[in-house]
Amino acid sequence: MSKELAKNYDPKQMEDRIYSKWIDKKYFHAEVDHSKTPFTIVIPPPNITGQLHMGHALDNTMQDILIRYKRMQGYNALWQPGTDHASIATEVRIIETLKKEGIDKNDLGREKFLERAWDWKKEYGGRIINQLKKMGSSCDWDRERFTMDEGCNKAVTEVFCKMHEKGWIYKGSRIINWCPVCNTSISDAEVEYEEQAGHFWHIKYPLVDENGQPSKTEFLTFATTRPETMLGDTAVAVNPKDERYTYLHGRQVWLPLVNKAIPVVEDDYVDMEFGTGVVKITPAHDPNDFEVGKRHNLPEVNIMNDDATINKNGGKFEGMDRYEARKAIVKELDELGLLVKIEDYTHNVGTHDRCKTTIEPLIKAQWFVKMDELIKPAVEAVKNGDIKLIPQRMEKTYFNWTDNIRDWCISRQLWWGHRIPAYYCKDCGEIIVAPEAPHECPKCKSTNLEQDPDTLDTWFSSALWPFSTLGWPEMTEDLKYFYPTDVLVTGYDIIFFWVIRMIFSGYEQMGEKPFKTVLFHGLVRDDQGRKMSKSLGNGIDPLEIIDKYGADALRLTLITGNAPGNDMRFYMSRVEASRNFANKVWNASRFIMMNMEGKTITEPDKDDFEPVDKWIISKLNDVVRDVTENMDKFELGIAVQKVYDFIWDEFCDWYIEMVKPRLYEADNAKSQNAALYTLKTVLIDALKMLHPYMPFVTEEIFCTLQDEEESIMISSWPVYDEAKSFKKEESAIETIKEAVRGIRNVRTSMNVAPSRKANVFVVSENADTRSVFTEGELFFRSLAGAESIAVQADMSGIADDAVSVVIPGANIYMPFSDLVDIEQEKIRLKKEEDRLNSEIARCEGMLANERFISKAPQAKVDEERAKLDKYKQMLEEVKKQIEKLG
RNA sequence: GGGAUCUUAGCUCAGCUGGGAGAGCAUCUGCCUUACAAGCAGAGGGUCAUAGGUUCGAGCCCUAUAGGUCCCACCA
Repeated sequence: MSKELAKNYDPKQMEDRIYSKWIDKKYFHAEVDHSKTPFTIVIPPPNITGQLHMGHALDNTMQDILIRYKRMQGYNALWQPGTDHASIATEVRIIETLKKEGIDKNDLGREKFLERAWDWKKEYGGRIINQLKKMGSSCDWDRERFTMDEGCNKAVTEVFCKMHEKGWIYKGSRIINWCPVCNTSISDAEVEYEEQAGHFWHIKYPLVDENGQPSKTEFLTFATTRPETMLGDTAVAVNPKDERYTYLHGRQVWLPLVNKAIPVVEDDYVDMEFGTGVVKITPAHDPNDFEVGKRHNLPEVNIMNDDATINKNGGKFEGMDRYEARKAIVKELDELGLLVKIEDYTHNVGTHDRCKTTIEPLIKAQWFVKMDELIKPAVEAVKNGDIKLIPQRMEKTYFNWTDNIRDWCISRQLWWGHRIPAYYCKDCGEIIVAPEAPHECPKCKSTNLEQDPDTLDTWFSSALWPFSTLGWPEMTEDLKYFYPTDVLVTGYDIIFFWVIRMIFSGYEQMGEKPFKTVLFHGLVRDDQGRKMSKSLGNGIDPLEIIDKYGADALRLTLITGNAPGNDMRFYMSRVEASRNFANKVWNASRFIMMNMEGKTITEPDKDDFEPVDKWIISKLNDVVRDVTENMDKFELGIAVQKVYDFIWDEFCDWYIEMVKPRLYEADNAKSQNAALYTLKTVLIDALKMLHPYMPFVTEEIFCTLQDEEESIMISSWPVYDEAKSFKKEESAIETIKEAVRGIRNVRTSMNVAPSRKANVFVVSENADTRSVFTEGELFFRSLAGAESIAVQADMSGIADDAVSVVIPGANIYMPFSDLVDIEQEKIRLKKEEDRLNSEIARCEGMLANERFISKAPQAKVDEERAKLDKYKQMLEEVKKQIEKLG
């Protein structure tokens, strides 16, 4: 073997090179293959405006781990990638850019604007993809899609037309959330409530007297937070049960400034306890008032333009901004003596999640998706476990939304997006919804047709993503084979926007769930627990981390010590720790390869293995079982922690050290071969388990270490094997470790230069078992399982002061000069005795309990029995030792 | 107002269906030792928020309280 690893671990030297190799070899590519079981993940498509941030890094690391794991297990693993056109986000960015050039969107015109948008897509759409590649993402790039590519467009049009035909997409005048800055309607999910300090204006309206004139003596007082909306008032409401206001039934009040009479209506919506029990009703500018208005057939007076200035219905206030008008109106009411008082008041105000502008409820003709029927299978699926949410508590959030769902406003007054396939006849007003533009109006045969200028909510196309990317509406082989997908990995923050909508779309269009499991992760915060954001400037660029520490270190950092759905903090020190681990693996591998140099390693006979070999093989076997189990339960952080502990603590710190003498001394070729063989095979399996987490470093080592396989990512995942389980050796070595640890403790406390573990030597097969005591009053501690352990003063030519610890079949020598002082040992033994006594009491208590015996699993009962025996035996030994000490 | 979630070592967090309190970092002690100082060997440090309850047994289950975070809804 001539290949060797560089002296220093340097991720920069290998990550790009290895990724190119994977691409060249087409390892990421998946094709329909009925001899294999598919495993599919669709990527949450990042925005084309996007830059890779820590959230993406976490999200994609999790997906890559799952995909690589399943691929190694022999599944036909497909990770379907792509990007999102991000309608409003992109449009806003383009408008900003235009502004810098001094260009107004409307002057440019729709067509030119869209050209710019496509240019933008070309320029920035690929950027984030390249960043994902830096992370090591094993997406099938041959299948990369875009939410506005031809296929997705077709899917969108198809769904729109189908649902319209079914009556589940309709156009209607409803009160919608309007963003005056972005100049578009937005859905309920896009509204973010924000606590704001405001005022509560107490105003009174005169009642209308019998002459139809405003009364000078009778007034009705109420309060409002938005006085400007009074221009659009069309009624005043009281609760019908409110006896204070019975006299008002059937009467009218005079709307000041506008100067007209409006009715008093009775409606249960009014809370008698709150305020004066009187509410002004503005159906065109408040969702609740809108409902009241519908119930009482009130006119809807819209007083606002799209930019939130007052329109002609506002009379002399026309042209004023909403806040200017507010001031002016308050002032005027005050002058008329109609302003009673002003209170400070904090209340929640709806804002647009993207630009933080206070939204304005307006009545507009918009397109909606009818939700009541559509949502039913989506609710059922989660209820009956057809779709699993991890962590399970997310179900509550899910149902909270589905139970209170309202129709989904899908039209946006934007240009960048899927244009609504609806056409209006300018002559007769007929609405035609069709995939292709019609030539003439089917009703009046006019050719004077115009397409709806609006586009669809960006989530409309994302909702179809799991099947549109696989070829839908064509029923392709891909679709039949890869759908439904297996896991969706995403943040809990888009459960409403995206997850739910994909679920109901999947059931409606495919008649089948879009995925079996949703794995949620939390937000990545900074080291002070704050959200990473541009405005705070506390964002950490994943690319910088990769540059400095490598993608492997970043991936490991993001995945450890964090549970599904929980937010995590990002610490530099943890990245360093991850990098150090990569370095550890690197160096251990280097050591093994150095020792393999020039030797032919063959599979040893069973008998050639030493107990230590069997111990590490058995230990690895256990880890394989546990890790696989954890991975299958999506416990990614727990799984990798076990691999980490195994490699560092067991393999490096113990096994390699214990095996060194056999490598250095050439007198027993068989034993040496067994050691090398074990080192190599255990390392390979450990690397395999680590590979989904740290793909680059494991690949580099794997390819240097062996020649049989060309890549670790297409090698097979280790499998638990009963034949590799050696419980006897496991417990023997664990006892030895305990003993050695004890010796080292003593040495340290005696201030004698401690030796490295490297000096624990396995030297011979059949040493004599002797007394636990050496000469005089000196002995080793922690040799509680003394049946199988003894100490002898055998120098064996290692060092003059060496003493060996012996167990049958695995003799370990300690070069050792320090011995224990009796007083210390007495204390220790006493403690040990107490501990054992209490353990024995606990075991006996449990075993005496009938409920435990009858209810606990048999294995557990047996385990307790075994423990009890072991503890009793240990106690005997301890007692003997105490006796001997006197 | 409704709901979720958290409170475990100095810090940040794991702890899976109840059965011997863990990791990383930090601290302290001793080490350049022929894979690794990005390292090695050790040590100290926790009434698992508080108060009850269920249980032979509770960090874990139940109730209440306190404090933190988040989501949803919103009364004009």
